[in-house]
Amino acid sequence: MRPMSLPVGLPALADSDLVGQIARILMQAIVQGRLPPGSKVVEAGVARELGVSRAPVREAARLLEKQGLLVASPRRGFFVRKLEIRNIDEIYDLRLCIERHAGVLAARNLTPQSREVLRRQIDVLHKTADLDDPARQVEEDYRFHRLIFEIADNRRLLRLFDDLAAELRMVIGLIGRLYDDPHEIARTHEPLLAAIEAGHPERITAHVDYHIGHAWREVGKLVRELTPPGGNSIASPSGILIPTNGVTV
Amino acid sequence: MRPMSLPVGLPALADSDLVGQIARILMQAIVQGRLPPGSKVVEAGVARELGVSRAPVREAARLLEKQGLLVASPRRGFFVRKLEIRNIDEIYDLRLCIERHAGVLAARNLTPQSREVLRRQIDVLHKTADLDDPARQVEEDYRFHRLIFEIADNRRLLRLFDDLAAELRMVIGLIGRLYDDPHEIARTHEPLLAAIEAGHPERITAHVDYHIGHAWREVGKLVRELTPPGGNSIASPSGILIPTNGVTV
DNA sequence: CAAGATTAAAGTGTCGACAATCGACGATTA
DNA sequence: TAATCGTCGATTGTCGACACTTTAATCTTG
Repeated sequence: MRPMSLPVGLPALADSDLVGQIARILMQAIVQGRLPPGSKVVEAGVARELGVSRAPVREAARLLEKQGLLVASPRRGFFVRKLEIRNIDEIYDLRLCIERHAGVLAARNLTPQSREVLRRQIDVLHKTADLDDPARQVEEDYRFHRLIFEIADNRRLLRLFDDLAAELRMVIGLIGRLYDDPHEIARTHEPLLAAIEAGHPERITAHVDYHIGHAWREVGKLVRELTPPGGNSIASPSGILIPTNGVTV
Repeated sequence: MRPMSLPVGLPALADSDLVGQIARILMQAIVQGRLPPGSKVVEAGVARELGVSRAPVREAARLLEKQGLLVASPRRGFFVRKLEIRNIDEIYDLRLCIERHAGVLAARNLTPQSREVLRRQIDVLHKTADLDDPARQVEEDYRFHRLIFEIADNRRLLRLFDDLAAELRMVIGLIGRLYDDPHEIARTHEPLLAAIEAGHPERITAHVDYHIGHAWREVGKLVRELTPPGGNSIASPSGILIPTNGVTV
């Protein structure tokens, strides 16, 4: 028998993907608030609770670290990232930056097909708005924006968006409620799509600025409400390696 | 009197950072071409050769994966990332995107002090140009751009730049020669700084576009020269795996 | 002789264990 | 009393081992 060529509609091999499962479980626990920001994630504890060894737990933690949900402190362990206002601002600032870029690229690559896909996703947004399911609404919102990145056709950029989205999902999850009226959210996507269809870079960036900036302000407001004044975070190390054993600066 | 703990000139505790050391060693091997793109990195082999166990090697590999030098394929191991033209283009495209943004932010935050730091780094670039030390030249070049990101004062953005720089360093290392005249490189930084000092977003982005775009084209040209026509990649970098001909040298 | 089946080797995923290290608590001292 | 130093428990860093999967080599068989 042939090795059976690639199953294209990937059925999610999640059966034997232990670290993936653990990562998902941890992520759930974080966004559901069972692991509050700043709390320590003890490898052995998680391992015992899940009936596995520490190795996969460790790898899962590293995965979540890459996504920004955890921060690692050498010899101290993993901690759930605290959401400072500063982090929120930095994330949204970066998102603004890449979303502008993606918008312009998407406009350049836009085909009738991809245009139709975007339009349909806006319909989905409108439909979802009636469901009173905030999590679903947020998810569909991200899906729209992700489509723009897919059309932009830069995998590196798409990966970055996914990372940012994971962090923002944590933020949203912790806030616990939607940051705006769902119908309003759905509506604000339309001028953005229109700008992309028109293909004028300035209009695109302007609309992205408006759209993302709005979410930024709303989320910032809510986070500021929820954050106790003495909130302090654990610094992310950002230890990046430089080849020629040069100093990191 | 305050306790005054921290000794100011702290000498980097990195002594017992085993995974960091291993990561550096592997990175060296990669950029020096001893581990050619596409080759397999066998955990046990590296571990035996370095006299350590597989665990820290694994972690080091994950670190390098995060930086994009390795790609992981479940149950198959780590491979040195192949540099396709497409990857180069995507990386430079993203770099262009964030470097514009950082430039504008830096201009907004610019102080006489930070301005002076940038100016001094350009001097360093000129001095280094005489040394005939390509690696050093590249390093000082990155340092200049990194300074811009530091001044921009968005840690998330800075981290992203470091990641991209690590990938680009690999590219440069593999190309083996500098992509341009060192003096020319030093000179082209001056109008960029001038634009930042002037603080006009349009001028900044224009100069960034010119500056980065130049490097982009040069690197692209060299990579295209060096790449055999049948170059194929092993996996897309985001954890989603696309099995292809797993050439292991 | 080539294509498929079979077997052997190599290598990753996971495990449990041990030593080194960190943080907290309490004893000691000025 | 307050600060410093040691001690102890908890937790990470690292190790070697084993099972299962993948890859390579060998053997059938038409």
